[in-house]
Amino acid sequence: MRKTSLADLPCPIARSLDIVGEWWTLLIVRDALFGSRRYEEFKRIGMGDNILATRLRRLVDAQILCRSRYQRRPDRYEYLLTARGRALMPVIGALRQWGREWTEGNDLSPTVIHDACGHEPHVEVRCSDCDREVTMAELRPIPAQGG
Amino acid sequence: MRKTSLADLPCPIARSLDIVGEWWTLLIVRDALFGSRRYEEFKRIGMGDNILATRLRRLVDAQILCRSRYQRRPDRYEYLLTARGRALMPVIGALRQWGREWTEGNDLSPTVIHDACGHEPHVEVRCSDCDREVTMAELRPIPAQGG
DNA sequence: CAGGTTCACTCCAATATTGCAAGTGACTAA
DNA sequence: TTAGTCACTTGCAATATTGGAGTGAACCTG
Repeated sequence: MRKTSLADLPCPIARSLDIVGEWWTLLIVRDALFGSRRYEEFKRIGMGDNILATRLRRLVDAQILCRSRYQRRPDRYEYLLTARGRALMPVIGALRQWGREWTEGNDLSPTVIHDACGHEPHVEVRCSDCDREVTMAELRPIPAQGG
Repeated sequence: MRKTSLADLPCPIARSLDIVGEWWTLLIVRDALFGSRRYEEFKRIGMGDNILATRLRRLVDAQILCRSRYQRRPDRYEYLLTARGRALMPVIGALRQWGREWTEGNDLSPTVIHDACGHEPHVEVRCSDCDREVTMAELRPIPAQGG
């Protein structure tokens, strides 16, 4: 009776959530994307030590983060995002935009900027074919392809 | 000792996750975006009845879904996405793209198409100022604005 | 050099959530 | 009459989360 694994489902959304869909996990990814590296930095998010330690272990196992020594005597480690982890930026960006538009409260969290021009980027849905931005009303569901 | 609420944090990402960050919830949103409406349809996702019923109730309370009667004697209800719920498409799209690129397995899930041209859209990070697509390497974290 | 502090954890007990199975109630179809 | 559908509810055991205390190595303070 373990918590149901979504890892083997034939759906990339489910497989993503199997890795980053547990409580607290995407907030760790958020902070990593916004510059946090050390255990003590991630602790400020607000979860207990045991949760943080197990989440970090899972994220390292899943190759979202990698554990790297930054000091000897005593050995201390920090957690750096891998390419796989950095690729989660659109997920975090989409959640941030949704929260800004549809929830109440302020936004004291850090952010990222486009290095070249210094401005904040946004996430958008764009048609791969006609290359125009697509609104939610222009989207039409099509039936399952077999499962 | 309830599960910690993220609803009151000064971060839109945390507030979003408070609403849709529980286990199974985004898979319900996925199916709703891809056309599911009825309890029995959502049940195929694979969760138990008690979980499904409580998740649907939470999503209705959060105004992601609305419960609408589609039959009398006996009264039966279906769950329809609100505008607030439809606005979660970029989150689902970003998770899907990440899962396609970074996890192994096939994709038998349904999809959506751009109604005007019939092609599948994608999610991208684009600079609000210079209006170019931004790669993960071009993003730079900047420090917290106060909390 | 005793005592306190930092950092990155581990361990424990109480409570909450999840998983699974079975049951319910209002019908309809055979 | 019996079975089936649909949208749930209830109960119990297994697992996860919470919050706090403890650990160990090394530094810093007087």
